[in-house]
Amino acid sequence: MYDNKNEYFCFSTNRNRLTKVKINTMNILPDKTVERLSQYRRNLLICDGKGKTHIFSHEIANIHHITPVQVRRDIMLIGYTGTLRKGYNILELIALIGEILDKEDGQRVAIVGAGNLGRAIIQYFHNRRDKLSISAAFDSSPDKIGQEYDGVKIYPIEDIDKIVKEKNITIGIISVPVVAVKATASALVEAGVKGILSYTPRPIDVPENVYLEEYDMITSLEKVAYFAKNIEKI
Amino acid sequence: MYDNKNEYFCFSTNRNRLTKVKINTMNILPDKTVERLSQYRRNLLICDGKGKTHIFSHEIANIHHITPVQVRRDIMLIGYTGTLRKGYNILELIALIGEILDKEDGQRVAIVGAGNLGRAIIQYFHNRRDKLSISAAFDSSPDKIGQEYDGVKIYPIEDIDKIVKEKNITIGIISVPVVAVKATASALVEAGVKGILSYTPRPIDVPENVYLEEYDMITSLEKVAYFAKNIEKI
DNA sequence: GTAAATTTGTTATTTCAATAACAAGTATTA
DNA sequence: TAATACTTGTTATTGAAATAACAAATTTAC
Repeated sequence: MYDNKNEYFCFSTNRNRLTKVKINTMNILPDKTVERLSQYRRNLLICDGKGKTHIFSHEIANIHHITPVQVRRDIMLIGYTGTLRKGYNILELIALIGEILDKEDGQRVAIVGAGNLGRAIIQYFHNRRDKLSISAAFDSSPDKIGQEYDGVKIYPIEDIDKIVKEKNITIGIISVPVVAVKATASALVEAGVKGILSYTPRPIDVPENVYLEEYDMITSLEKVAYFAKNIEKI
Repeated sequence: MYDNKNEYFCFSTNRNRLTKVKINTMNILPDKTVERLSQYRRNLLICDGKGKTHIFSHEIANIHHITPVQVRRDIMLIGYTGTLRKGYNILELIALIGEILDKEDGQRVAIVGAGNLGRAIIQYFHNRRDKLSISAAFDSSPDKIGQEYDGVKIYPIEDIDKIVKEKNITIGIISVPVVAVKATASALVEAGVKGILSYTPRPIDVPENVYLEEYDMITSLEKVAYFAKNIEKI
C-alpha cells in the first residue's frame, strides 16, 4: 500500500500561476501505473493542443478504454489533486507526469543494431520526446557506419564503451540479430547504462543494478493467435 | 482455479512412439502462461537442434530467468507430465505446445503499413513459423504496391476486405501512421479478422469478438527510463 | 537394502493489479 | 433554500499472477 509518510511537495507552473503539488518520489510507482502515465501524457498533450484546459477522469478513461477509477487511482498515486466537478488541469497534470517520468536533464538513449527494426525505432522517436533522445546508433556493417538516420549517427559496435561514456548515455535499446545479443548486452552494461530495452527473442541477463525490459514480437503474435483462435471462450 | 473436470486426451508423436497426453482445451490459459509457452517453445526448438532429448524445469527456468515452479505450473496447466528425475521430453513438449498455440491448419496474418516497422516485422517473421505466416501486406503508397518484401506481396489499402476474405486471414498487424489507425482497424474488423496486434501509439477499440493487443514502443522506453532512473529503489 | 538427494505435481500463501463502494464536496435545478 | 446530480479521493474487496511449501516418486550413493 501507498505509504503516506513519504511525501513532499514541489511546484508546478500553470501558465502564470504557481501551484503547490504533492508528489511522491520516495516510493516506486507500480509497473502498470508507469505505463499508463506515459500514455495519459501523450493524449493529454493532444488535448492541450486542441485548447482544452481541464479533463475529467472518465474522459481520460474513455480515451484509453479503462475505468475512471483506475485513472483516479493512478493520479492519486502521483499525488495530484483535481478540482471537484471541474476535473484535472491538463497542463498541471502534464507537468507533474513529466516530473515523475523524466529526469530534470533528460536521459540519452543508444540503439544497437541499425537494421530495419533499428531504423524503424529511430524514425519513430524522431522529434517526439525532448527529454528522451536517441543520441547514437551502433552497427557492425561497414557501409552503415558513418551514416545518419533522422539525425542519429551510426558508430561501429566497438565504440559502444567510448561513445556511451562520452555522451552520458543511460539507456540502451538492442535490436541486433540473435547471435550478437549476448555480446551487445555485455558491452552496454560494461559501458554503464542503467536500463536496457531488448527487441530480440533471445533472453538476456543483466546485473541487478540494471533495469531490463524484453519484448518479443513473435511471442506477441503467437499470443494474439491463441486468443483470436479461442475468442469465444474469453 | 484450474478445473480438472474439463480435460481430455490427445496423442503426441515422440519420434516413433505414440504418447497419450492429457490436455486442457476447455479452459482458456492465463495470459502470462501463453506468453511463456511461446518462449519455451522457441528455446526448446534450439535445445532439440542441439540433440538434447530431455530437459528439467530448472533448466528451462534458467534460460528464461524465472523460477522452476513457474515452469512446472505452466506445464501442469497444459496437462503435460514429465518423468520424475528425467525431466520433460523436449519433442513431446514442443508438440503439445504446438497443439495449444497453433490451429491445425495454421492462421494467416496480414500486415497493414509497409514502412520501416512493417518491413522489419515482415523480415523478422520470414521463415520462422510455419503455422503463422504473413500472407499479405497493405500500404497506401503507390510505389510500394505490387512489390514484394521477403516473399510478401504488397496490396493497396482498399483491397483489405477482398484479400483478407480471399486468403482467409484471421489476424491483422497494424503499423500505419497514427492518422490512419482508426480506419485501418475498422477495415480489418469489417473484413473479419479475429485478432489485431497494434504497434501504434493511438488507442483503438474493437468489438468484443475480436482480440486486441496494443504495444507502444514509446511507452516501453519511458518505462525503462523511469525504472532506470530509480533503479536503486527497486 | 537403506539413506540421501533429486525432481515432479499440486495445493496454499503471498503479492500485485483492478474493480467496487462510498464519503465528501461542489455545482445545478427547482 | 433544499434537493439532485456529479465528480473526486480513498478504502475495501476481488481477481490474477507469482511464489512457497511439501508429498510422492525415483535415482544414486553407500
